[in-house]
Amino acid sequence: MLSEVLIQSISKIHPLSQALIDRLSNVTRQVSFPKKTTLLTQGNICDKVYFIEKGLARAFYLKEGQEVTSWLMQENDFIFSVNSFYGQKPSYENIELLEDSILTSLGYHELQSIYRDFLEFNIIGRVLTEYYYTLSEERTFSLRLQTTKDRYESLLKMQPEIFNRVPLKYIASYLGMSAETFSRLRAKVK
Amino acid sequence: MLSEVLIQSISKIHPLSQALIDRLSNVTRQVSFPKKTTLLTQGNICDKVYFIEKGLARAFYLKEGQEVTSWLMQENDFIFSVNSFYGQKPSYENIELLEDSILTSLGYHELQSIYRDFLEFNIIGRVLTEYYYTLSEERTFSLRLQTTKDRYESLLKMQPEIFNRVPLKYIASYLGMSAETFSRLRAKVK
DNA sequence: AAATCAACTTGACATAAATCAAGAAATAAA
DNA sequence: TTTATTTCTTGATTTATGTCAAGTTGATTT
Repeated sequence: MLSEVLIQSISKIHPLSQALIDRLSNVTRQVSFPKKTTLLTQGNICDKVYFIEKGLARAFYLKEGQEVTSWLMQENDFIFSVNSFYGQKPSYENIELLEDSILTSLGYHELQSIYRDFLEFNIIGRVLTEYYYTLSEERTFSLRLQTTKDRYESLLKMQPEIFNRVPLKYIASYLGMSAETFSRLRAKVK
Repeated sequence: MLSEVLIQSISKIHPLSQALIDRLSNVTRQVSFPKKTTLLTQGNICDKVYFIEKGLARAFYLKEGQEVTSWLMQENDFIFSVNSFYGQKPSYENIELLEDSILTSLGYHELQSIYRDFLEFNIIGRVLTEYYYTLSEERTFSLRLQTTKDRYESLLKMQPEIFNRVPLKYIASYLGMSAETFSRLRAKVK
């Protein structure tokens, strides 16, 4: 089944024919998972992309036993491991849910066959890829150029709601600092 | 004019019809620039994508007056500022040539019209975007997770030739460290 | 070839942030 | 509600890396 929100979201990029909607309906599945569910474990191949209808997810790597959050995504975002999904090779990142969530999933091979059968879906795929690539570059820019304080303040400004939904220790590593440094920063700035 | 190398490079992704080759030939231009030429200055909109036929380029940001190299690209790579080109908004990165170079350029609007007129070109655009996105993620992963020493050794292993073509100070900031730290690291590892 | 300029190295020192550790607060479970 | 677990805070200390500075080497230019 295809949610109205998902249809809206992608038809904004390019109108969907009825045939394409039908095909998407046939190959996607809506699933519910409780908080803390692992969607992808490192070493495995990411063979699905998920759209978050409701909920919140994070990706993290392990650095010497410690978890480092690489991204946080919420409603109306697509989530998957970039390296693993596109290259269909083992992932070095993990994906888990931070809240009870409702997701729509689409398998890698099903997606490829849609790209083959519906040329116009490549427009949608291209534009979405460009969008998420841009987001990713902005995160990297922030990590490289901003000080810890700047990064904290940017996030506070851009996504204030995230601070109520995500444990601060995850936000700390997402911003590229230890939980202690982050805690001290918050005490200072506030 | 369209170089054989460029045709090869993109037709590997999806075969090019003669009409598409003709169209590409009409809208691309081969240009030669000397070393140190600036292709993009921050604040301006990146309105072209370049394919490097021969030569080498780097992108950099300014961080408190200091240049921070964000990427280095050589032959057979496409270069542009991701944020600026896709969003057609002012760039915060600069692009300059580190060697005398031969490039093939394609304007943003010409590219969009090809996407419109040749649906199959969206396959090529999508796959290339996926590829460069993956590269970018790998760079970010390296910055986040590896120690300075690991990053140096990875680069030495993956792209040893770069050390002979690029001033080490640029490589230092590309690897996210000061020129001094990089110099000490090299003395140590060698 | 000399002079000029840019790139690289090395040392001394400063500093931001990590780590270690312990306790407080908040949240979840019994 | 009490207990247990997780999250967050605060302090003391260490460490990696940045900054400043001076000198050397190498490359370009005249």
